[in-house]
Order: sequence, then structure tokens, then C-alpha cells
Amino acid sequence: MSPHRSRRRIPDATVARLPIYLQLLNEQLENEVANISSDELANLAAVNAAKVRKDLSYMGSYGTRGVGYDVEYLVYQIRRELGLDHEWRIVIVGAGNLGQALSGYGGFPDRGYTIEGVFDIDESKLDHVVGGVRVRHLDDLAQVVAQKDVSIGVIATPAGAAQDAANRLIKSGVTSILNFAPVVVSAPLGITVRRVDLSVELQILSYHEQRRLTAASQLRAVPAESSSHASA
Amino acid sequence: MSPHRSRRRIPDATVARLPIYLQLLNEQLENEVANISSDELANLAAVNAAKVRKDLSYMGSYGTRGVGYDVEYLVYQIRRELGLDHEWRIVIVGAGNLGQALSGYGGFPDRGYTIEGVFDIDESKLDHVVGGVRVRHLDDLAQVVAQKDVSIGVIATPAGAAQDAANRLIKSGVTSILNFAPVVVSAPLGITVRRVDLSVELQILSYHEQRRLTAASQLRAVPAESSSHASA
DNA sequence: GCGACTTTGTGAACGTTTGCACGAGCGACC
DNA sequence: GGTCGCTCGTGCAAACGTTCACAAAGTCGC
Ligand SMILES: NC(=O)c1ccc[n+]([C@@H]2O[C@H](COP(=O)([O-])OP(=O)(O)OC[C@H]3O[C@@H](n4cnc5c(N)ncnc54)[C@H](O)[C@@H]3O)[C@@H](O)[C@H]2O)c1
Ligand SMILES: NC(=O)c1ccc[n+]([C@@H]2O[C@H](COP(=O)([O-])OP(=O)(O)OC[C@H]3O[C@@H](n4cnc5c(N)ncnc54)[C@H](O)[C@@H]3O)[C@@H](O)[C@H]2O)c1
Repeated sequence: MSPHRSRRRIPDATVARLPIYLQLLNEQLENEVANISSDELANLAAVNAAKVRKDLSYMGSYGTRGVGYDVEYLVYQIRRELGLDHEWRIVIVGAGNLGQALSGYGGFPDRGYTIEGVFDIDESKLDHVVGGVRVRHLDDLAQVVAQKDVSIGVIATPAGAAQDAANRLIKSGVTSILNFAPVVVSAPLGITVRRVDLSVELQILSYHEQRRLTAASQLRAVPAESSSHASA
Repeated sequence: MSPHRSRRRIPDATVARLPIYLQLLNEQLENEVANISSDELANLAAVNAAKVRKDLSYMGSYGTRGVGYDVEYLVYQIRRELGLDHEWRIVIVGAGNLGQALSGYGGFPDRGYTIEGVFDIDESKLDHVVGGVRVRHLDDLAQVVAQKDVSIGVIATPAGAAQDAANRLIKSGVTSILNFAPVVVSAPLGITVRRVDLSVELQILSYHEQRRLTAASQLRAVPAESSSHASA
């Protein structure tokens, strides 16, 4: 496949927003909306309309002036750019509370991600079936990754085991890692690591909370603080 | 309390890194490391040393030239800045897979967050005890939030119910929301909303995966792509 | 076919974040 | 007390990201 290949490099900030546009556009498709303006999409995503246009322009995706964007075509474009025209195979390391919740999560298969295995070292968890996937021993990881050509690994182990899990994933051939453990895992260049850390999120929230409190107690009549952030 | 109050406004990018420094510094404390240089901390956090120094300087936290930073004092400073010298009360809306995993998660109480309630509308889930917290009916939300002075709400409902959950939280008096549902929830100015979306993370990963593939198939000898991102 | 209207695509201005480079301060040792 | 080596704090420039503002390109009604 190669009608037109990834032209420019897309800025990180834009890449992080494309999935959100995609989700909103899919909702529009379900409501049989065939066309959408940058302004409408911007409202849905709670961002600036110029940003939407610029983001979309990176994909070379063309709207029609005076009209807007064809929703279906836009969905196609974004999916292609994000690599969602492939199917991605993933493994989960750690079959505890979080690992099990993830295994059972419908959001994976919905979007073209197939869970090829869930791994743990706890004997008592082995062979349990969670979310339709049997828990296997961590020692089988390399084999499954190689055999099924898995490229994404999810770490759902306790913090102490996360770096080891990452090492094993990388050694097995995984090139992208999503880490839920609250530690910084290091990886060689060429491996993409992203961290999702609940406590970091909470601490950012409490920073703003605290700020609100002290701001309120200090000056009573401030112009109007910008808030309602990176809305979700 | 007001020994010295929040001086300047701290940049968002810095606020997002402070929790990570904090986590690393706490680990250092456990290892009885009393002092740390910006360079060492930078290595642990996988960022640039100048960035670490600048980040810390926003707090007015002073290191000692030629020596480094006192770990304990730095921990104190960051905690204060993030509002972790208060205890924050939170509620969780949605007691499904994710809500239950969150309720049972040790990471909350560890860091000064107290779960004051878990709420659902599914009769069959009411009064179950998950993670030491009894599941209550959503109709009790306002009462609990008011009575316990809850400021943070976590949304773990299906996507369709998330906006309603947010509305109820806000009406009840919550001012910060952490949303796990894959939708954009809108909130009035003055409410901080953060979104944690698994599928967004995966799509960002697959974008990079896809990029690696097409880059490899196009030019064989590129200088060396920067990767190994926002390491965790 | 023309004018009124709409909405895109993008240059340019502006704001934020990063990273370098270096002066200044501190400790240690002579 | 002087010198040396280390590490902080920060001015500055470059990179990155956002927003404005407007010409260009389209639709639509007549
Ligand atoms: N539970 C949550 O809601 C939640 C939320 C955010 C983050 N987290 C983080 O996610 C991670 C997992 O949380 P959890 O609640 O599922 O913990 P858990 O203790 O329930 O599960 C951890 C699992 O990992 C397994 N494990 C331990 N060492 C392993 C290794 N070396 N290789 C493979 N598996 C190993 C354990 O046997 C266990 O099954 C933790 O780092 C936690 O901080 C959890
Ligand atoms: N399970 C995961 O691993 C996972 C991962 C990432 C994101 N998510 C997202 O988190 C959310 C919850 O996921 P889940 O797997 O726990 O789903 P779930 O279906 O297991 O749980 C949802 C719960 O919300 C309750 N609920 C429904 N409507 C409600 C309402 N109006 N008010 C209060 N409660 C209501 C339901 O009764 C149910 O108990 C979803 O939006 C999902 O996309 C889940």
C-alpha cells in the first residue's frame, strides 16, 4: 500500500490531538453527519478552530472552502496517518487489578488492537482467563512476541518490576511501550515509551486546586484566571 | 498557614514534571541519599539538567552551588507547591472494572488522597465493598461531596454517561475532574478537567510504529531519528 | 455569470518551552 | 586567605506551539 506516503513530520502536539478528532468524527458518522467545518469540530474538541485547520493540514487532507470537511474522508485520512489501517498486536505484562481491567476492556479490539497475551509470574494467576485471554507465564513472552509479531507492550506490574518488564519486552522485539507503573523506565533510542500515571494526574489537579485556594484568599477581584484545561 | 506563598505562576510543563521529580526524590530518600545534583536528577528523570534546574528554580527552592540540592528539603518544597501538604478528598463515579481497580489502588492513600465514595447507578453493584469503600447510589453524590468537602472527582463510567457524571460532580461542588472515559467532557471556566485516555495513548504509539516502518522502507541510512520519548 | 456569503489554508505575530553557555557562589584543600 | 573544581541560577537564542487575520477558493441564489 502506498497511495501517498507520510509527507511531512507531524508535530507531537498535533499527533496527540488526532485521536480526539478521530473519536469525535466517528461519533458524527454515527449520527449520519457527512460534513463538518473546522469551527464545529473545534467546538466539539474544545480547541481553537485555527488549530484544527492547521492540524488537519499537516495530513495534506483537503477540506472544501465554503463547505468544510468530508467526515468520512477525514476519518480515513486520520486513521491512515495514525497507522490504524494496520492491526496492531499488543501484550500486557502484569495480570493484577489493572492488567485484568485492561484485558477485559472493549476499547482495544474496537480500535484495531489485538491482545495477544497477558503475562504474569504469580503461579496462582496462571491459566486464569481474563477478558477472553489466558494468563501465561512471563517466560513465554519472547516466544509470543516473536511468533505473533507483537509491537506494543503494556506494563501493568508493580513499580519495582516495571524496568525488568520493559527490558524483557524490548529484548523480545517490542518497540513501543505503554507504562502504567509509577516509575521512569529507561529504554534505548528507537523505542517509544509513554507513561500513564494516575498519581501524576492527581497531583497536577491538586496543584490547580491549591492554586485556586491561595489565589482566592489573596486577591478577591482578579480579572479571571484561565482554567478549564485540556478538556477531555 | 502561610510561611511563603506561591510566588510566581509555575509553567504547565513544569507542573507536569514536578510529580516525577517528587517520586524520584522519594526513592532517593528511601536509599538514604541526602543530596542530589541537577545532573543526577536529570538522569533519573530522563530530561535535560538545565531543565531540572529551571523547573526547581520556579519554586524558589534553593540548591547549593558546588553541592546540589538537599533531597529532603526539595521533597518538602515540591509537596507544598503541589498542594500535597493538604489531604485531598476524592470521589469515583462508576464502579465497573476500572472504578473497582481504582478503588482498590494503594496509590491513592499513599499520597494523601482519600477516597470518600464510589458511586454507581447499577442496583446490583450498590453496597458492594470495593477496596474498602462501599458503593453508593449516584443520588447520594451531592450529599457526600458537600459533607466531606470533596474537591476532586474521577469519572469511570461508560462514555455515554461521562458528561452527566461531570455535570453532577460540578453541581455538587467538585472543582477538578479526572476523566477516564473516551469523550470530551465540557465544563465551565474555573473547573479543571484532565483526560486520561488509553486509546489515545495507543494511537500515539501506533503513529510512531507506523512512522518507523515507513521511514525504514524509504531511506535506509537516516542520521538517527530522535525517539525514546517522554520516557516514563 | 455575478455577487454575497462561507470556510479553508497559511503567513506572520505572539507565547511558551527548551537548551546552551557562562557568571557567580560554595566547599575543600593547601 | 587563595586557588581550584564543582554545580547552581539564569540571560539569551532557538525551537516549538498557538492564535490571528486575511486572501483564495469554494457554494448558493438569482
Ligand atoms: N489498580 C489501579 O487502579 C492502578 C491505577 C494506576 C496505576 N496502577 C499501577 O499499575 C500497576 C499495577 O497495578 P495493580 O493494581 O494491577 O497491581 P496488582 O498488584 O494488582 O498487580 C500486579 C501484578 O503484576 C504481577 N507481577 C509482579 N511482578 C511481576 C513481574 N516481574 N513480571 C510480571 N508480572 C509481575 C503480580 O503477580 C500481579 O499479578 C502498578 O504499578 C500500579 O501502581 C494501578
Ligand atoms: N476497563 C479498562 O481497562 C478501561 C481502560 C481505559 C478506559 N476505560 C474507560 O473507563 C470507563 C469505565 O470502564 P469500565 O471498564 O470500568 O466499564 P464498566 O462497564 O465495567 O463500568 C462502568 C460502570 O459505570 C456504571 N454507570 C453507568 N452509567 C452510570 C452513570 N450515569 N452514573 C454512574 N455510574 C454509571 C455502570 O453501572 C458500571 O458499573 C469507560 O469509559 C472506559 O472506556 C476503561
